Amino acid sequence: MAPATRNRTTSQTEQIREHVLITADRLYYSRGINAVGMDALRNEAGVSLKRLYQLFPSKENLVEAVLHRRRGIWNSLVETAIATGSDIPRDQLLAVYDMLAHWFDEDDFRGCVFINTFGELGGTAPHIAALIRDHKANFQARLAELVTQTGAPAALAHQLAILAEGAQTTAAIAGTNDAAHHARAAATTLIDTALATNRPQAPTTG
Amino acid sequence: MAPATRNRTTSQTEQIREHVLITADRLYYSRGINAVGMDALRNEAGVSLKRLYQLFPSKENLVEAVLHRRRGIWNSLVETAIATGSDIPRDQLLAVYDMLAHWFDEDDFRGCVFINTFGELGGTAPHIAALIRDHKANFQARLAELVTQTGAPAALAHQLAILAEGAQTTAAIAGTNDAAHHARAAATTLIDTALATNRPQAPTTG
DNA sequence: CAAAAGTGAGAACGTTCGTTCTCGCTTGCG
DNA sequence: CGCAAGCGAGAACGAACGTTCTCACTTTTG
Repeated sequence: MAPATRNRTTSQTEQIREHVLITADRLYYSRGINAVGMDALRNEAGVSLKRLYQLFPSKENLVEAVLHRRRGIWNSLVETAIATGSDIPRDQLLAVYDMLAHWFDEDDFRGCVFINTFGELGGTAPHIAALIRDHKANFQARLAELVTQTGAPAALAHQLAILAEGAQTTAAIAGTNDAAHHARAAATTLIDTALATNRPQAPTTG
Repeated sequence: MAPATRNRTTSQTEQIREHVLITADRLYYSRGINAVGMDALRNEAGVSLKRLYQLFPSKENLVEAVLHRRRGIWNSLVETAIATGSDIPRDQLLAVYDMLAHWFDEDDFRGCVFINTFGELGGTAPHIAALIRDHKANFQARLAELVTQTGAPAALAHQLAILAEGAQTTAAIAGTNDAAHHARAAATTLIDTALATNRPQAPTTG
């Protein structure tokens, strides 16, 4: 019952679990999910099949865990982008596109995991499709919070989200990170236009 | 050697080929490519495996043919949208988003075939990835032509393309066609802003 | 009509899939 | 020490994959 030992054991299992998730994420992301068998993952992660199935009772369960982990990473990236730098909502929104530009520059960048997975499994795995839908709705809701803070109409959030999604797929397919800069420029125009037209030229008393 | 018979035979082969392509497209689009085996396609299309492999020497070849056919359909939709209605480049650009709105309304809409296929196969099938990249570049180039006609700077074409891509993935994942309208509104703002700022308030002679 | 070529239905091939099982070996604990 | 439990390595399972082959039957053709 020594708590130290108990904790160490738990933490080791957690470490292996994390290692498996990282490896699965890398393989799925680079090759697609169906193209990566449990054997390939076993070899790459250096973990026995028994332990694999002990950590994740099925491949679908593992895929969900990978997506769940990615969601956390994405949210961290977004929050870091928002929290770092300016505290003006307009600039915080733009910081999201700067974050995208850095991400697109990574060597193994191949688009958004959620979009890729939706295309591959969305038609046959409703639970995974729902998870992806939820994640995207979450991101849109976060943008909507910031848009509200700017005082612009809520529709702007949808437009900004579409730009972010489009930048990810465009960058992935084209193989360049130009899309992030184009999306940022477009977002700037949309935000500033929304702010300008929302504040009527002849100010009314309030 | 009767030319009529020869032609009829050829045309019948073409009909079967087209029927196979339509069936494969439907199955691949709804379930993903890896999830649809040649047996399932054989059953669904009512064509023998022998004829299937006589028409398409391999599954990858078939996938390429499906994408090639979709590219033609997409180009037709774009050109019809551009040709129908206004002949003002600005409105022709916006007509593309109206076309998207109609497309998103289809019952079996599940996003852009090219984006979905890139996510699933782009990492392992370079030839297919290149085909997809080429198709997207083509679409961007078409937008660029129209943008040039408006007199707006070329960067606008990239922004509009990103909006179109983002609308497709957003509509697919969310399961609504709202994204098309949001993208259209954003496109309107971007185009009009580009046109306004490109024509300086104090007109120069030209 | 007879011979040759082509066809559809589906069995069969070898491989790979997701998952489970076997079997020595280690390990923790009385 | 002895024993139960858990482990890694990998064999094994049934199913499904892409592809090829068999074979009885049409169709074409001289």
